[in-house]
Amino acid sequence: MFALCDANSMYASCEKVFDPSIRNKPVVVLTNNDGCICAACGIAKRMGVGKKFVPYFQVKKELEAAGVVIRSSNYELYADLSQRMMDTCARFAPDINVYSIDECFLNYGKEATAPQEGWDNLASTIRKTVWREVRLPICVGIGPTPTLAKVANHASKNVSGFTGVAVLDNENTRKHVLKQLAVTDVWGIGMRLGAKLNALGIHTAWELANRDPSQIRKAFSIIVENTVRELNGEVRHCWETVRVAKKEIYSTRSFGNRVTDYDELRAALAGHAETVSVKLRKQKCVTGSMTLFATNSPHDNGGYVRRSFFHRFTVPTNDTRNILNVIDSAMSQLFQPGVYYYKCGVGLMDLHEQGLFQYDLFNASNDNPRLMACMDNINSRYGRSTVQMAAKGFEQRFSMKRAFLSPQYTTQWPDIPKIKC
DNA sequence: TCTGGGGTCCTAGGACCC
DNA sequence: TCTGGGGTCCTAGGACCC
Repeated sequence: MFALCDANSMYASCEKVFDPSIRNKPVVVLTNNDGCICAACGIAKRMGVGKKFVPYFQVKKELEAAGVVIRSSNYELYADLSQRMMDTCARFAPDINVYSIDECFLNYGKEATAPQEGWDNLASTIRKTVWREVRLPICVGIGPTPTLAKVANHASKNVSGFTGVAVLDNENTRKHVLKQLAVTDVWGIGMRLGAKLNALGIHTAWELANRDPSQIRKAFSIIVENTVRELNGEVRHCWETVRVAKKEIYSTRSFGNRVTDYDELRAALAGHAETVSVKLRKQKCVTGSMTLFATNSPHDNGGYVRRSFFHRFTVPTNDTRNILNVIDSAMSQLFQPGVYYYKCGVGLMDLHEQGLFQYDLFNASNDNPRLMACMDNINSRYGRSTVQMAAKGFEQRFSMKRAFLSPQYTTQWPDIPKIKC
């Protein structure tokens, strides 16, 4: 059995933890650069405002009129509260898989028999404990496959009769819940696939579950076939222990203000190069190729400009210095005077497990793993960018817009809440 | 005044080579 | 003179997730 624990409106809920004055108000959180809405609390949702990924400027007046509290994304706060939530959840299972900042899977093993108190009570206990210890509201869904745990979690929030927990441990409940679930609410089925499935007369999760998996594979892909099998209780996701290594690693950001300066674009790319290098080493991999890109906004006048630069390393590397060295040759391709750059990024592809790659006799690696490990250790102990490459620059000229940022209550000394006696 | 998220995987199709 | 198959690598864009 698997459990999926998922925080309700994570970002909006985090904003309420240390600020009692907004607990009973509608709260909406914006994405990077205050660009779009990315989370809305229950109160805001019930008022019908805060639709996900709508550009903020388009609904600004409406939100103001409704008295909605606006917050910029405070990732430092969310990441810390997420860690606390995961620590608490982890105590309730032999194995945990943190799937995203606001959800984790708990794995109870293949032959899991119901715990003494029963699955329902276990789910309730997890939920109450996270509320008591972290003050985050979560929902818990339990089922025999990860996809069914996701279904149960969805049901715990949306199907009448469930209040925050749902367990799919028998045929009747499975059928009852799948029949009420739209096919597009199934994990892995988005808008596009949903439309195609609708055209085939498949509207509910139940109808999808009852299709022949091999037919579905022919019409769609192995991914949809696996979804059908998981809906029927056959485990296809293999996350028994650790998450599979990523095949590509990216870091991209839009700028707070448009960038037209050569040095600024270069520094931004250096920052992304450093970010992906750190992620690469965390995954214990080396990279064989790298892509860099810079674009203006497709919404700006004067046509879309997208420039990209591809580089293949003669010797696979995970040394930040080798990865940074590519930027100067890339810049001559990417930078064009007069373009108002809106976004740039760096991606690493062709990843190999460190140590498994066969090096060429004539192309020895010039990586310095001890130096990199030293930098990584200092930064993980004393905070990001305690030591960094100079190429990234020390002024945050292109830092993102965060006009409605709350304090970093748990990660910055000056921001720690004070209690007046 | 202007404003439009970020990450990963997959694949069709173009470019290039032999 | 003109034409042609098949493989690899890269790019752009689609699709999905949160």
